[in-house]
Amino acid sequence: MKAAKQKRLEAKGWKVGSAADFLELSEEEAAYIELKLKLANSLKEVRTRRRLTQKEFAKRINSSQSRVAKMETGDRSVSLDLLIKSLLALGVTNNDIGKVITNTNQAA
Amino acid sequence: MKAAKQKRLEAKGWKVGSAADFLELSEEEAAYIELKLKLANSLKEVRTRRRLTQKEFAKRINSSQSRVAKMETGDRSVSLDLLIKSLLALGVTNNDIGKVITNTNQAA
DNA sequence: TTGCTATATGTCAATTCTGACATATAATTA
DNA sequence: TAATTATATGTCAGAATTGACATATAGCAA
Repeated sequence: MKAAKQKRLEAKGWKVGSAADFLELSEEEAAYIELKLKLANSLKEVRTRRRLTQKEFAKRINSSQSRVAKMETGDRSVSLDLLIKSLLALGVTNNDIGKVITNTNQAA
Repeated sequence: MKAAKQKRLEAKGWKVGSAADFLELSEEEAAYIELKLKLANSLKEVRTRRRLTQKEFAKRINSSQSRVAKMETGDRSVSLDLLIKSLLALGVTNNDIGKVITNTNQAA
């Protein structure tokens, strides 16, 4: 199970330093990270579909290119709040956000 | 539409002062508040189903009774992060959280 | 009523997040 | 190759959130 867990978390910005560190990840923490990465990936997908650069999108939401980049990589410094508000700013509905979070994912 | 919108937002902690204030709520802001209230209500429902008091639950997540109360009323001072982490702490899965957020709501 | 338990509200110092900036690293085009 | 554009990463001051505390309110039993 540990291996599968690690695999799920190998996305950028979430590599863990040591094996010990990794093994200390609780199911709860893993679920949180997984959720964040789902939203992060969704944000990138929607933004690119809208043919916006990170810079353009950042301006639209009164943020900066660097923060948008951090959002899309699921950086530790970005909150679910910021990710969700950004998705809403792109016109994604709550319904779609729910679908993104749900395992049976097929929406934006 | 404005009336329906207001109705959706009349939950405690989100009453708006003046009509003007209310009318300035964008669709995006309304969606954000709606999402927060869904998570807040879900948290209360799951906690009570587990037969935990706010105080007991607070201890479990290293928080305080007052903050749990604020979570469950969707207070402005609580983030989606805190709500979602709390749901995860109660054993709610990402899948269920997605269902809560989705309109077709039937899960915890 | 009183007493007891649960929940809600106001405040604040400490922690965490955010936008902004510099800069680094792709990716693309000429 | 260099030049250009897009994205990623590190840092930090200012802003927002957090746990904790005091206290208020609600519900309920005696």
